[in-house]
Amino acid sequence: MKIATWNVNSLKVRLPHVLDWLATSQADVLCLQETKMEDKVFPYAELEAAGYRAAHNGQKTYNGVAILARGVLDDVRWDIPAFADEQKRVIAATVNGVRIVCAYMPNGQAVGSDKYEYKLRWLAALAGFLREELQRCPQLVLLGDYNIAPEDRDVHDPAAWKDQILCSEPERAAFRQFVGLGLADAFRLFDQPEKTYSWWDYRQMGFRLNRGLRIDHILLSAPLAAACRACVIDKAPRKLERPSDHAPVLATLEV
DNA sequence: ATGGCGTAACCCTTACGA
Repeated sequence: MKIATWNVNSLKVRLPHVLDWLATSQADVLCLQETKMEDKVFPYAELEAAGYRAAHNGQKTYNGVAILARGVLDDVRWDIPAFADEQKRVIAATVNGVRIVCAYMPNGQAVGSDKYEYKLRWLAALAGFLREELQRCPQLVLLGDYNIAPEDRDVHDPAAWKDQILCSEPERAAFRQFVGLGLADAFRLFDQPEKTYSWWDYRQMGFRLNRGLRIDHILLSAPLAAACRACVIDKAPRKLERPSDHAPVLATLEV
């Protein structure tokens, strides 16, 4: 079973890239973030034609998350229960016995800002939700755009980013809280090339100069970590015309 | 301190992202 995550920065713009990537990657599950569309315009028919069913939690202009799957999506849940939030950032479903939790975690804008406080509250609420989901579903994967670079080696210039948004210690502590729930960073289960990132700024030739951050992650519960055979970041779509600023992350599980 | 680039919308100026 191949499971992937990709922040597409508008599914309307990126649908051709998504369809191409599904065909080449042969992913069984693809979680999307920043669809930036309402449910009523979600491209269910185009995805169905490509062999994928979908569950979407969307809104106009901002946010929006979806799970695409070759199989049936069971027990779909939207948002974080017991956390009042206008922003559509979470969707969960069970596919082939695996609980998929797809998240677009808040950006936070700047350390100390209102959006930063919202980010930390949001991350704490998600951790509470996951604790419950893990009790129900031992085979669980939390994947998406975390907007957190967990360690300095996930940052092209750690000195410049030190204590900045995406890299601050409270954000990294929130990431470690997910790990503390029993989740493992799939990417770090394997030897990886140095300076591998999942996001590059559109500006100032960020991608060509590999000025990136690794902020998109796949976290696996213990049974799935034991079944994980590979995890890679695919830079190919970032090289296309009109790319998303994020690259997809793909994990291969023997389940 | 700002803008750089890309996307969307109350669409040609502004908000937001990371």
